[in-house]
Amino acid sequence: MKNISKEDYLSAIYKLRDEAGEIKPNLIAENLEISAAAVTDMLKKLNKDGYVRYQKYKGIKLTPKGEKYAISMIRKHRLWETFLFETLGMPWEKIHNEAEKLEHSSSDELVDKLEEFLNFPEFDPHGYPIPDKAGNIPKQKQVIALSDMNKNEKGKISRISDFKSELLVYTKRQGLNIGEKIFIKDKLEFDGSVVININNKEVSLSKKIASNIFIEKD
Amino acid sequence: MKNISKEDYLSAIYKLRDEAGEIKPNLIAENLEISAAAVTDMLKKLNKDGYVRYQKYKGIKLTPKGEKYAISMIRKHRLWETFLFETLGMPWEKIHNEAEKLEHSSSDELVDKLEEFLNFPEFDPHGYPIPDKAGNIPKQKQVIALSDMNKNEKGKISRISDFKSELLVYTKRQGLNIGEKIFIKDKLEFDGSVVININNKEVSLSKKIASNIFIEKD
DNA sequence: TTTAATTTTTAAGTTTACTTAAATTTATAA
DNA sequence: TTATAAATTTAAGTAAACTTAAAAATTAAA
Repeated sequence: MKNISKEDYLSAIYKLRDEAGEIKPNLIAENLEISAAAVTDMLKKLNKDGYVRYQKYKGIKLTPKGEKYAISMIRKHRLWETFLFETLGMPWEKIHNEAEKLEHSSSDELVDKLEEFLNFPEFDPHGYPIPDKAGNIPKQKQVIALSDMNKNEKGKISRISDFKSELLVYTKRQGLNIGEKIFIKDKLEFDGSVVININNKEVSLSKKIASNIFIEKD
Repeated sequence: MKNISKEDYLSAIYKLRDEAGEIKPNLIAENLEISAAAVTDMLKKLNKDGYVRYQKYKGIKLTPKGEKYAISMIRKHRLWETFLFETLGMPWEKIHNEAEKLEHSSSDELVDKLEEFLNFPEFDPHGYPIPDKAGNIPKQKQVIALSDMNKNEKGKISRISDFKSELLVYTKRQGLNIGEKIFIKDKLEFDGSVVININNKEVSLSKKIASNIFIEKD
């Protein structure tokens, strides 16, 4: 058994709405690596407990209570990531999984102290905004997936998806770091892959990879 | 359900042997606040998995594998306590429970980095020694429970049991801090309570409380 | 040393969060 | 529009870690 908690479901739902734009049982199941049936079960409970509004076959929506909960988990996650990376110097591709565990094991009081110690950071090491104590999320400049940009456009890397450590290892090896300036040299219609210039180097990225890198356009 | 893990059982067993001097199912149950029947169940499993040597009605003993595991959990616990107290400034009576959760959610790699960040502390805020990476435990000067000392003896406080936050709040309010010098002014035969001098103040402590305060004798 | 009290174990049952397989509903395509 | 495919839900069952109550073993006391 995987024993995934209420918190994980709520975070997953929040992130799906935020990043994929839609919330479906199958997507939740995929995200949490459990069966769709398990998701149905839990949705019923979350509905009963007032964390989501759920009508079978129809829709899934976080209630204010559920959203508050989700944001507080995301806050914990991103603060821990920041601590692990900035303070302890852990490798950037490992902090996501480690923070995933810590976020369930720390009180609000602890996390507030941690935030203070870190001097109230606004973004985590992968470029995600960190909600403050009240749940407000720092505004990020308009960002767009690298895969949605066109030839000759330019900008700088502001976020890289953190859910697959393999991706983070890869992007790091290619020199794709947060803050780095990029220029789109070419985009192949054939498979959607892009060729970019970064640090005077030319790097080619598949569409899938490019869709996980977010750019702040000039 | 409380869902206590293998780790908790092993730590509890280790500490019982270390502090109470004997390991009995009932003591484990009391420590973890679960039924004795649950303990029997788990002992069978720990035996099967090679963490303890267990013969029913007869005895419970950690195997080297179990001991190694327990020490690693204790190391995590005490390093987290040190971090929470020293680095984040959390109240001293709260860090035990918080560390209790964190210890299950951190990899060895993380804890090694944490230890380095904390500059390899040897004792935690309650005066317990912190095992190093290899499992070696810093030698503490000979300590004795305050309840076992006699009139006119003196020494300094080197450890206070951390399992009841109520006790920690109490001792702190009485000015009983690690490192403080004490002198036993009187000991009542009636109920075993002791009267001590600390910081030019006179404090009276019940036998039960005194048995949780450990002194390094002069 | 026999009885009584205590401790430990066994037995039976509960809860939670899953699983797979079958049934149902919704979406897509001929 | 109807058939087929895909997504979702229901049903039935499992595993882990508990619970209480009863039974068995050990320890303490008369």
